[in-house]
Amino acid sequence: MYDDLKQRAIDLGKTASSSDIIFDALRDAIISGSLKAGESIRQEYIAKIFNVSRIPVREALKRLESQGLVRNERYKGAIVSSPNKEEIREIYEIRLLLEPNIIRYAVQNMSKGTLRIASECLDKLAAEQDSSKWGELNRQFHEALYRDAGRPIHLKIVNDSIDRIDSYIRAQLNLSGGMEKAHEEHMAILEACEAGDVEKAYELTVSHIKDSYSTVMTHLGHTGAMLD
Amino acid sequence: MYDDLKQRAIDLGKTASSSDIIFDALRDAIISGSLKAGESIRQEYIAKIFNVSRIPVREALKRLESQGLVRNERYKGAIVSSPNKEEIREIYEIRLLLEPNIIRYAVQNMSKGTLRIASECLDKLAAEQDSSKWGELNRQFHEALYRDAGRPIHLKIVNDSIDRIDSYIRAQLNLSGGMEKAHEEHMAILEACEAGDVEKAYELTVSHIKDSYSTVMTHLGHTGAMLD
DNA sequence: ATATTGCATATTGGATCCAATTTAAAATAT
DNA sequence: ATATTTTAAATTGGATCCAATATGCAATAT
Repeated sequence: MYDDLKQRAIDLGKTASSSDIIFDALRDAIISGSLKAGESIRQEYIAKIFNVSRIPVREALKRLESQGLVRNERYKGAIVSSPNKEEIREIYEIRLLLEPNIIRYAVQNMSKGTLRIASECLDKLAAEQDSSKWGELNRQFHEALYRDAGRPIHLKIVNDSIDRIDSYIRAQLNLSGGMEKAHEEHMAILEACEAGDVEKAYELTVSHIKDSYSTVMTHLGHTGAMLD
Repeated sequence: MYDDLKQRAIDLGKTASSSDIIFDALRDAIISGSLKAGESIRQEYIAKIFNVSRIPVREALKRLESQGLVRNERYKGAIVSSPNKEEIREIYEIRLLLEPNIIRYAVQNMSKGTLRIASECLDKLAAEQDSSKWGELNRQFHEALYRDAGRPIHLKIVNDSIDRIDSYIRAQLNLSGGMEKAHEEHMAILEACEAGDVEKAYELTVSHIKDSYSTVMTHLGHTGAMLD
């Protein structure tokens, strides 16, 4: 009895700490690009915004550092860090190793509900023009597709990896035809999932990631080698 | 000029913060097993040991959490966390995806110096019987082999992954013949590296990881499926 | 004028203190 | 005796204050 009250109590108990709230907010600010690479993050400034002391801000900055989103230098503070070309390549290499395998596991266990959620994401994506909202929907789409894989650790690595290159991905989407191309690839992947075609979903995911990489690198004026 | 003074100055500037020192110490304590899974870490207790306040301890705990080594629950504190069987499997899956590729890149760029360092590690390993020192040397060996791959992000993921299962690996080594078998595999991998045989090093690394997984799982009383 | 030194300000790292919450034991009721 | 409520101690989260370091500007020397 009192089940719903207990649930509310649990939810209340899980209210995030200041440090968690600030971590999320700073993370969003960085990946959305409102905090740009190289910019320094003043603890006092962030603390004033959230009406808190610098303590939870510092804890958030430490966590952001271990996620690779900022660089903390002692007595100098935190600087928003952005991967260079080698790091971007490495992140794409990692995505290329993990994500196709994730989708393979996912397709084998994909529920009707998941397919519906992914399909709804795709509908919204078709209508969306703003690249930053598009980016968020894009994440939701991939998370839906990957959910049934039952590989939370893989997912955390992939999500953290995407965080680090998100601003580049958004820039790439704004290129002519960027969103259209991604959208077509998404539809093809979803179709393969609906058909239960594991290997096709795998191959399409490989191509999707490789395409994203080459577009991002071209945008950065790089004309060198693609991913294996 | 002033070269040695400059080096000293750089070293001085890099003195670790209390938070960093405590992070390293707690991490070592966890992966060495002196802090056991499920044990709770009292901030005040750690702070007293290091003669500092609880502030740097808390920052260290936050970082340990984002590395998956502890679980922080609000107002309850930090608990040393250990992966369950599904998580162990997932971690091995990730290692199986990343490490063979790392060694592939590494062999293509491996220097004489690196081969010598790896060989020295192996010599020490041959003489070592204590599983916890063995574990540390084992790490050094793999880090040497992977160094020339030029894939620092891959390496961080792999090292963090190994941290999380380190206690299981050590337990596995203590099984009858555990160290001997691993040692033979290590020698074979090093030989392939010295011969510049990329694909052989790749395959041996795959087998090495699969063997480690099956031994660990057998030790946990699991008789189910091996890795793909 | 330029380079170097000294000083004031800004900023971060850490210590101490207080508030919020949990936990376990004591008190009370059934 | 058992279950519930009350209460006190332990513990964590956060605010405020102080110390350590960096940074920028003025003063000085060459």
